[in-house]
Amino acid sequence: MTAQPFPVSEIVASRRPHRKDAARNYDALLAAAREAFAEHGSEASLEDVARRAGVGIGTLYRNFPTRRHLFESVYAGEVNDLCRFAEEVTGQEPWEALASWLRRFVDYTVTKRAIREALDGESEIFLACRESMYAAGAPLFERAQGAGQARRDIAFDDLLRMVAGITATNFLDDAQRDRVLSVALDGVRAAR
Amino acid sequence: MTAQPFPVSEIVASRRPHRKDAARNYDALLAAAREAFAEHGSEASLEDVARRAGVGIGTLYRNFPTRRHLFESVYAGEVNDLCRFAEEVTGQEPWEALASWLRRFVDYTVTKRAIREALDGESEIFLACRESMYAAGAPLFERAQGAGQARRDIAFDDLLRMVAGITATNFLDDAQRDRVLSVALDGVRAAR
DNA sequence: ATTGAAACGGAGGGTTGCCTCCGCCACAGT
DNA sequence: ACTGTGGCGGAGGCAACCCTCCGTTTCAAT
Repeated sequence: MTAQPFPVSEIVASRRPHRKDAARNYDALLAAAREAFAEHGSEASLEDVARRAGVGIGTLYRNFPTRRHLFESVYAGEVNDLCRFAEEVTGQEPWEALASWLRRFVDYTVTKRAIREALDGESEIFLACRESMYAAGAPLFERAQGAGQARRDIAFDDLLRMVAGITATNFLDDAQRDRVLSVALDGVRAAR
Repeated sequence: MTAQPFPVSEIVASRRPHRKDAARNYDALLAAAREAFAEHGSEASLEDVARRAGVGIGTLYRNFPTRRHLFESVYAGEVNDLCRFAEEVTGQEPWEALASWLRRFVDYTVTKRAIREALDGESEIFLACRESMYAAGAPLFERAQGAGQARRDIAFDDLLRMVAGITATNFLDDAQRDRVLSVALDGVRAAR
């Protein structure tokens, strides 16, 4: 077992089938599931997912034996992207890097809806996702703290849940969501 | 049409039946619905609500012809309490009054879960609730702004949604929720 | 081109929830 | 106490969804 920085992608990608038609269906299912979960939460209808993907219900169950498998696959994919994004912000100033990364949540519709449940999920994959997100984000937070730009009396977990809560909420438009996120992040900045 | 400060209670209370057994069932249904909605969101099973209330499904539908009627009744009740609470905090300092009122959200499990949907709902009752909440809360916010204790570059609606998002999120415990809420509210305080 | 292995789709049986309808029962007014 | 009006509960028809199973189709290796 080699130490992977973000082991999540390995777990998930290994299940992608080899045959051409099968791989196409697998991708279509993931895309359809992402859509459906974003719209209806993790309780979305699996038959609806299959319909959206233009695929028989049997095909869905062959690729993802349970709802949990499907959900975790979608979720893990987004978490993985998010983790990789952390590498792209290391060039920025400490506070800016942290803020950029946190704002990235907003782009992940499934994660938004799921994060509240997932932060408490106890399956192997959810735990791996959590670990990955911490591995990716906590250093950014600590760097900002070290630079005197983020307050020291809260934990990274507090911060993550705060942002998750805000991004999971409906706003009038994206501008409002952004405004509110900025306000909340101002509360995280070190008092001057 | 007399101008009511909080017209919501009128709309809802008027539907309570007069006969003793009927009134008891009505109350039991509301209590059971509050519980069920808090647990499973506004999609909770109505048959489950009837079961919890120890009442036949027919009785539920007689009192609340649609799921929406039931949900709105529960929601309106909590909003109404919240509005009345605003009167109790007027003795406090401007910022403290606002903060106390906002923290009151945390106690309303249904409101918490529903607020995201309800803030965009367009039924008569949802609109009335929104109006009531604004009538109750906005003065507290404006008073804090007037006293130089709250920043002026955000709207009351922004604030409400921010708090709603945070309180609707799962936290490890109440202490964490409170901590996070404090951080976010620090962002609302006027910069010194 | 052939062919066997693998993937495909959807029929179908079971479950759960929605809502209506109606025979029975309890309350409140006399 | 009597009575009839209104409330009561839940059976039952309908729809959506879950998941399994299997006859048919498609792929890709030879």
